Amino acid sequence: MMKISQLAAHSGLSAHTLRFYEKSGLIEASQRTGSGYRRYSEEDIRRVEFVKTARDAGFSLDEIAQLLSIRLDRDQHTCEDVTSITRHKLEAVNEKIAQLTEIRESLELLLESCDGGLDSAVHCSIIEALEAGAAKTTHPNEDQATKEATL
Amino acid sequence: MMKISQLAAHSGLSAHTLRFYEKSGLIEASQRTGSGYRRYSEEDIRRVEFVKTARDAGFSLDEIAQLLSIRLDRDQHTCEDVTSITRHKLEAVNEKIAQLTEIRESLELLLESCDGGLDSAVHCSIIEALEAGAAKTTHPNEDQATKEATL
DNA sequence: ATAAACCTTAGAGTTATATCAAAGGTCAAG
DNA sequence: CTTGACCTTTGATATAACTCTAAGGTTTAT
Ligand SMILES: [Zn+2]
Ligand SMILES: [Zn+2]
Ligand SMILES: [Zn+2]
Ligand SMILES: [Zn+2]
Repeated sequence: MMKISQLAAHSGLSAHTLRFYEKSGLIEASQRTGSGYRRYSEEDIRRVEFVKTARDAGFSLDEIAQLLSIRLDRDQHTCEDVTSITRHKLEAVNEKIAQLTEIRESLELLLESCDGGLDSAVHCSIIEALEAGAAKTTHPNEDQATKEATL
Repeated sequence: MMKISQLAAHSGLSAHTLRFYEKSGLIEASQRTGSGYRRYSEEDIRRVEFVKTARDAGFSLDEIAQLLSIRLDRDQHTCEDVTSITRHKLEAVNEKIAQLTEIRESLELLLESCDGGLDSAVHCSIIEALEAGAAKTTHPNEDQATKEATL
């Protein structure tokens, strides 16, 4: 039976976070000492580890709650239930990556246009591009650049 | 001289958001009518467009504030000031993408292990992997899998 | 003149995931 | 017994970028 700070050290989650997860309904300490200290059983610890692993895998606390309810009652759920959560998460992650990749393109494009030198920014092409509303466009003349590169 | 709702329609930012940006110090309406309505000048509008473009390019409001102060006082700043902000942003975006890519790997790995069928989740390999603390590892035996694939 | 549409402000609420503070009770070592 | 480490709870704070509400004043069109 671990105390909260032992479980914190063991699990890599802070005692604060463990209490927060408890308040969120994800975990619990199945026993308390007479004075109210949390005591975590082996099963409690396994559950905390499950939560930690799922969090590291990228699931939100909400999604972890769903996974936990499946875990607690496996024969009332199907593998489809599990993959559904996982697939939706994967889709969301892919969408986020796609957005960030567009942003990366914008930023690279801006950086390509400015030498970053120590002269005054009076004619800085990045500032100018942002004024021209041109940051979101795809690489200008990427075809032409390719042509030029192959010349 | 535009009113706020006209500028909202023109800029693609809501009137709420325009007021919020004003409170945040990013923009302003250089005039008000006698009754207090905001009136945006051409210069005000250009500034709003700058903010919108920078936001679309992925800059945070804090970063936009920095860019705006450079824009307002260009000859006191260098291109290096501008690229510094942009490079740091790009680094942060790349880091975020890397994190999400790891998460994507985890999720794909989990999905590869489970058929997602309609049978009971009693032996679901995703749940088992999360219990085994195995979600963060790289593809198991990716080398071996490659070997097998080439067999 | 009246109704619809538009504007104002201050301030609260949202989302997700913690993280900390205050005020106090408990436990182990010396 | 005292000191210091550890534990408890409730509730506040933080982040980013909005989003909305309440309560009321203004403009415009018919
Ligand atoms: Zn490029
Ligand atoms: Zn420049
Ligand atoms: Zn894979
Ligand atoms: Zn399964």
